[in-house]
Amino acid sequence: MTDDSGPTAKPERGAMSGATGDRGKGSGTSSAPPGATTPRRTPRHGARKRSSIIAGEIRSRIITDGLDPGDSLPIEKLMIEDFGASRATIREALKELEVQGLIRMKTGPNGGPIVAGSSPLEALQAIRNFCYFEKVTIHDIYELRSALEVQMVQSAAGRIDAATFERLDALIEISAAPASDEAERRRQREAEFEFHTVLAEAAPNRLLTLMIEVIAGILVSATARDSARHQMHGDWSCENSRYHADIVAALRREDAEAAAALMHEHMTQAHRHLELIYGDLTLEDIALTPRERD
Amino acid sequence: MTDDSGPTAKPERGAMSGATGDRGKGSGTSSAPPGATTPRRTPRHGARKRSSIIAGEIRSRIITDGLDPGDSLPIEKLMIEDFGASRATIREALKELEVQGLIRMKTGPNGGPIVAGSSPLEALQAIRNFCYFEKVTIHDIYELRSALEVQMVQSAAGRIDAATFERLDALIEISAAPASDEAERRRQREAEFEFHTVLAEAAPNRLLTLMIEVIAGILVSATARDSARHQMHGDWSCENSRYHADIVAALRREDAEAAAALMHEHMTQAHRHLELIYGDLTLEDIALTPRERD
DNA sequence: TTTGATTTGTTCGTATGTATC
DNA sequence: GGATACATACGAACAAATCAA
Repeated sequence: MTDDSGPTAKPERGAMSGATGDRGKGSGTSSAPPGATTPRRTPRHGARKRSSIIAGEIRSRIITDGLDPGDSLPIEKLMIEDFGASRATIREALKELEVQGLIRMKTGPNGGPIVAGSSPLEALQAIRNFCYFEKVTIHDIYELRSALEVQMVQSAAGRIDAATFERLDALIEISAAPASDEAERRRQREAEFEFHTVLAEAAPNRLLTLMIEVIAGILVSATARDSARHQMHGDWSCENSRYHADIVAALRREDAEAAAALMHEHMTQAHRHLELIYGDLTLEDIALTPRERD
Repeated sequence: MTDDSGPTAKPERGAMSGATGDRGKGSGTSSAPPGATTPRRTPRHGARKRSSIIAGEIRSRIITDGLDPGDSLPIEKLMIEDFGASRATIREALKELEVQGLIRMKTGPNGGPIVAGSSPLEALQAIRNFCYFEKVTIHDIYELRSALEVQMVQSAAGRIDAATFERLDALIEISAAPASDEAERRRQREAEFEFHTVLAEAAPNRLLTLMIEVIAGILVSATARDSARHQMHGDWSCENSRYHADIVAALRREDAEAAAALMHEHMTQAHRHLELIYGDLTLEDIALTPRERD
């Protein structure tokens, strides 16, 4: 798949741009390990961690080479030669980029590090951490969420295709039906959030979509535990689905202002409801669920 | 306050909560001689990477123990025993948490991993990555920025103390004065952005503050290169500082609505101006500056 | 100021599971 | 199924940074 020397001018496997490497290994420390001549690099003092420097270098190369998601990067062995660092150091640099969501590691032949597409997971994690330390409350989240959702619905108006409308209708139907057991009620809550993320996907502003998904992610993990516990959720769920239906109706006739007003009202109601349940509780006890990736 | 049970309920160095550890490896104490059978853990097929699992475990312990920034975590050696993993694996787990900004490593006696306070840098980096891959435009950013800043100024109204007002006045004065050389013009641009971040700091919503700082960070790195190049910036800067002065005046008389309206107008103007310069240019060539940490 | 202890940072070598061919 | 290529994991050791005596 990757081995095409055709018109694609992209630097394939292992090429990348500058092969700096080999940084002044001259001053090798005299103390040689038992393995005889091991030309140990001098991890110069004063600098940042070597792994971070290398990570930054790899990052720069990804950008300057204009690599797209799915493209392969040089395998570990080549990087060891290029940078003149040990395997562990290279692996740490790769780990940094992996945690940042820039690359993914793939085992087996033709494996190695590959450029990962953008994913909101890293931003979600970072903002979750922030919420944990900064004692963010339900009020704070909804203040932000309201602003984002209102802007989003205005931006999405007139840009929603038929398929998306159908998905929205289906989600409304799920959350509108009366829930009998807890599992079903939980599914309803999920559908309510999914309504907002599906709507956000329709907006052309990817940054806005990201923010809304992050906020939704924080809220679901915050309310997941007792999403089905409270009896209030029954009435509330009904109210929610009515708002959702009204918003979709406004969007169908491409009335951005009405949709925005409804969304604002919807957020205000949801804010009031959740504050009734949780009060001024900070999210410090809910953030940072382990959450497996991918 | 999650900690009950007496005065100093915080688990000091190395205590943490559950000492699960010791999975399998019954003969742990008998340090295996170099040539002996290494009781290798089975990295089971379906499972995730061991380092990520351990990282999640450490993360959970930080939360359940209610650790605050500055608190110490067990040193590597203890973790090796607790988790029954090799040093490289432990270090990879620690690296993951470090990249996520949750911990910092400290060398020397009394060193080890310590809980790092919340920092917007990780969120900034994650969102920058996202912008790089998703081809976010100036329009997208300003759509979001406008919503955030308007909400922020409403939230900050009536909560600004005298010292903050003075700082804001000083920043306005800097950007209002006519710029002679490029360096000065660059300083003006910085002051303009700083106006918004200082204002955001006054808002009680930390999450909103974070978002605004992240957006500002993306914009400065996007416009830093040619912030002083364009002649237009002269007039524009003048207009900006007038808006800033008007907003501050509205905030002084605690007129949230007027301040919000002015901010909205300000954002619209800024949006128009930048789009005039950059057009529909995506940010993919500006994001991801290496940026050294701390 | 120097010395020594503690802990992370870096390196080597090696073994094993896993995915592709 | 076997061979190959690759990441994942283990262990031991030295280097550098930091702090305390």
